[in-house]
Amino acid sequence: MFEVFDEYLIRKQPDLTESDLAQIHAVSIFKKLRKRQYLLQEGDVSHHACFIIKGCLRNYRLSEGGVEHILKFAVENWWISDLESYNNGTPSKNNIDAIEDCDLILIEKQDFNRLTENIPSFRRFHERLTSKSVDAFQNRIISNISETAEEKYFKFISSYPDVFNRVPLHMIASYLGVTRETLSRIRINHAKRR
Amino acid sequence: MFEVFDEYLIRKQPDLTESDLAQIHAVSIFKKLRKRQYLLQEGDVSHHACFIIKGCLRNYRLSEGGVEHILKFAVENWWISDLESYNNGTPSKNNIDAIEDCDLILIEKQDFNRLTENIPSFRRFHERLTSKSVDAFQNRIISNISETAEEKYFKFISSYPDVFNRVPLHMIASYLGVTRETLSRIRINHAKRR
DNA sequence: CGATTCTTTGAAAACAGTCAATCTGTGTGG
DNA sequence: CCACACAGATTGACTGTTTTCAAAGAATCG
Repeated sequence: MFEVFDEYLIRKQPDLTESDLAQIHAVSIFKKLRKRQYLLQEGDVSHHACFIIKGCLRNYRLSEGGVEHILKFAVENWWISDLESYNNGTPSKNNIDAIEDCDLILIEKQDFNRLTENIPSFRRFHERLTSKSVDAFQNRIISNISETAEEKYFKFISSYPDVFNRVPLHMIASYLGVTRETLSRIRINHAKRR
Repeated sequence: MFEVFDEYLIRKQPDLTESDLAQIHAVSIFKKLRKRQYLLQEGDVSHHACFIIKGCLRNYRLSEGGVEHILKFAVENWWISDLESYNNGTPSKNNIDAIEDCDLILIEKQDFNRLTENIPSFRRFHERLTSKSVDAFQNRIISNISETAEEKYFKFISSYPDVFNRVPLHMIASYLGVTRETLSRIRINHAKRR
């Protein structure tokens, strides 16, 4: 049950001991999610950190017109949650749902905080995770404001080939901030030009 | 010298004691920056956290063509640094320079880390700061991929009136990801329509 | 005043969005 | 196994927005 999770934790933070892992296991909750099921819906408060053993999910927001705007994809060995709701205890503005059938590990916020307090290596792990996530956000913002749609698309597929191969194109369009028609034409024009 | 900083710290984290403040003062370095001077240049490694007592700065990246893309503005009572370089010790891809004459407080990374280790309230303060910053990044990404240029502009001036009033328009255009000509026309069309 | 920075303007071209239709592949129920 | 529904991808015609380039007006500062 814990193979993938343990392998991930040890790879990211090699100084975690067996006893540390046991503490982490003790508060881990398994959860399965079928394709299209929600992990979190707009208005809910996020009470859990969520690690992905298997599957693929997305975090997206609905605009007034009901259009989906995807903030984030996540696959195996990633975490997904709505950070704003989780950190502040406020109702989420976003939805998280499964793009494929998923196996997940949930950890309650209180338990997670206790882990970071009691296990210094786990705290360092978490700090590094947070700072990587900030780096990724910053680079995405630069990309958003400085690149053409075509540049964003090819950067995306080379940065996240594992996501690209598993996710419908219209969702990638939504992530990049263009319509699916525009993305379709970008691909075709690019293929023609070479 | 420390009035603004202390007032800020106590407001954000009321349980900081006099002795905590004294520890923070002990590692604080004052620095003045004239308009247009750099705090950090592309290729430098960021070794300091930087709090702004007075003035206004920006963090921006140059694209191949030499176009500036502004990641962030910061004014009094904000922090500014290049997080990617500061966290990872890698050369920065960005520049930080002063838009106005500035009074700053710098804290060396090692000293800053010691403060978070030795002062639990300061650690909590820092964690909250980080999570607020993540929230802001997420909301900016949603805004980037889902709003029109006009919506982004009016949201910006209502969210950051203090920045809007002090910063040239072409920099706001750069922050929003449109050309200065487009932003100029957005303003004019909006004024006409009402 | 002269130099620099900032903002606006105009015209053309490139780009992206909308709407409606079609095409493709997948999977489910009869 | 077939028919059908459904999700996904593409296409065309059209409209609207944004960029580009070049130029000219304001505003600011030494």
